[in-house]
Order: sequence, then C-alpha cells, then structure tokens
Amino acid sequence: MAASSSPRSSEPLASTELRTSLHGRGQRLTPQRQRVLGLFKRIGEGSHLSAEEVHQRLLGAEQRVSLATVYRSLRLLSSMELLRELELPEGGRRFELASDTHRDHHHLVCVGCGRTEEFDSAAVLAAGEQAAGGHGFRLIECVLNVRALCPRCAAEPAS
Amino acid sequence: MAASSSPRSSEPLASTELRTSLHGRGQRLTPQRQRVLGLFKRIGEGSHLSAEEVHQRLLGAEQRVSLATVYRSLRLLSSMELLRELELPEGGRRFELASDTHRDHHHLVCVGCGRTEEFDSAAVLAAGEQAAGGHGFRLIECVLNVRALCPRCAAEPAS
DNA sequence: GTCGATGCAAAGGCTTTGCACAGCC
DNA sequence: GGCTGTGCAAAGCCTTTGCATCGAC
Repeated sequence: MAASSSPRSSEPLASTELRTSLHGRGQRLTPQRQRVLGLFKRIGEGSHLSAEEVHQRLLGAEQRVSLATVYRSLRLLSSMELLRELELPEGGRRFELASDTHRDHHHLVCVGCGRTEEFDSAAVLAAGEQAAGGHGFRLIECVLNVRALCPRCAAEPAS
Repeated sequence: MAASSSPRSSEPLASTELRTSLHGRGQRLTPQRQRVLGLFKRIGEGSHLSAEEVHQRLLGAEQRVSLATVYRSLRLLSSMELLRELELPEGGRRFELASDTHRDHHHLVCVGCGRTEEFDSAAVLAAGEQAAGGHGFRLIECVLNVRALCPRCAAEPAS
C-alpha cells in the first residue's frame, strides 16, 4: 500500500509549506505537528477523524504522539485553517483536511447507522452567500448537514 | 411582560397534546416536562438554549427543575421530535423547538462574536433532497451552517 | 397501589492545563 | 542557548447515572 521507496525519517515533503505557515505565526515545526497534518493528508479530504482516532492511528507509527499534543495540534492546525472542525449530527468533534478549493462541502448522514456521504453543491453555496450578504455578513464557509435514512435503515422497522 | 391574567397553576393549555404523545410511549406527563417544553414554546421557534440555560430560566419559576431532569427532558422531548438538537459551530449542544413546518432551517453564525441569525431557503432544501435522493437516502431534515463574519467583526482587525 | 420520574450527588467522558524536560530555531 | 512544544498526570467542563423518595395514573 504505502510507499516503500522512502526509508527516510518521515515526511520531508510539504513540510516547507507547513513550516512557513507556522513561522508566520511565531510557531515551530515539530514532528508531532507534521505527523498529525500528514495523517490527514494521507487519508484524504473526505475523512473525518476524532482526536482519539488521530491518536490511535499515530500510535501505529514509529513514534507516538501524546493525546494532549494531538488536541493541541488539532486546535492549532484548525486555527491556521489547515484543518477544519466539523459538527456532525450524532457524534463528537471531528476534524478533516481543509482544502482551499472547498469552502462549501456537505454531509449526508444516516441517523440510523451513522453512515456518512459527502457531496458538493453550488446551489447551497449560492444560498449561503445570499443569506450572508443579506445580513451584511461576509461568508467564510458553509456546511450543510442532511440528516436522512440510508436505504438499509429505511427498510428496517427500526428498534 | 408576561400574562398577568392567568393566576392559575402553570400551563394547562396544550398539555393534552403533550400528554397524549407521552402516553403513546408509555411515559408520564410531569410538571417538569411541561415546564421545559413550555419554556421553548414561550420563547419561540428561533431561540436556541443550552441545557444550562434552560435550567437557569426555570429557576426563576415558582418551582425549580433539577439539572439532571432538564437533561432527561431535553433528551426525551428531542426523541419525540418536539425539540431538536442543534450543532452550531463554536458552541456546545443547544436545543430549539421543532416545528413540523420547518424541515429545513439554517444558521448564519459570526465566528467573531457568535452572533447568530436564522434564515430559510427553499434552494437549500431542494439541494438536500437532491443529494439524499441521489444516494438513495430519504431526507429527514437539513441544516445549513454558514460561518461568516458580521459587519462589526469584519471591520475589526481581529486580535 | 404501582411503577415511572425526580432530585441529589457521585461517576463518567472528553478536553484542557500545569509543570519539568526535550528539542526547534 | 533561549524559548516554545511535548508528555504526563491532574484538573475541568458537561452530561449521565444510581438510588431513595415522590407523584402520575
């Protein structure tokens, strides 16, 4: 699965970008922060992880990252807008990679089993911008949470 | 401010409806449950309260309701779909009155000061239904959270 | 009279914080 | 070498739960 061609330390690539952002805020580039952000980059844009999950996944790595540091890094990276915090229905705080190209980005969640699908919608972004503008607000991002029943759960009589 | 023309116990009106719903689930109508739901009805549809706020507001009343019971009632009333639980950005769990007429209903939140405005949008509901249908899901409700900057906070340089 | 609901207080998650040491710049 | 970041463990929310009593039906 993974690249077996890089027996070197960890992820030298793209660190520069992160380093620059951090230095701009008077902060330092540390292996822990690289590892947290790297994890999100590795799993891709659509994945949502809780702090605990990030911690667990990083345990598998050569070096561990303490849970406290995971929380600190998540907060820092979110404030830098490299990650984004989600409020999904039925679930604790989760984080995902924030991509510049996606200021809108939506979740379809099954209230039965928790299965989550992502989707985009230009119409929703337009509606969000219209609403923001109408109140004199400047839009940062908009997130649509659709609570629904997936085919399987809709079929069941429910407990 | 309040109606001074009803020196009677509390809210006999509409209790019947609540009683029926409760009995249908094998539950009882208690003054506490009436008071919690009554509070939300009094403050109207657009208001979001946390458990703690509900508790505080009910302290002012003749009889108090314990915080544990507030939590229990909020959960019960939400499961009965009389209330609805919100996940607003930057804030803990909050509840509001669930009206049958609003299966969509959206929030514009200032990330600077937390000011929240509500709005409706047929376009958003349509987009939500399209997305749900496209995945074979059956829509229950959709909530759009727009994170934005209000005019005042946009003007400030931010700390 | 029965069985569920309440109040209190204690327990339970999840998240943050204080402090000494390690490591980035 | 200075000063920030880390790890650990303890403290801090917010929420739930156990148990005796109260009260709706």
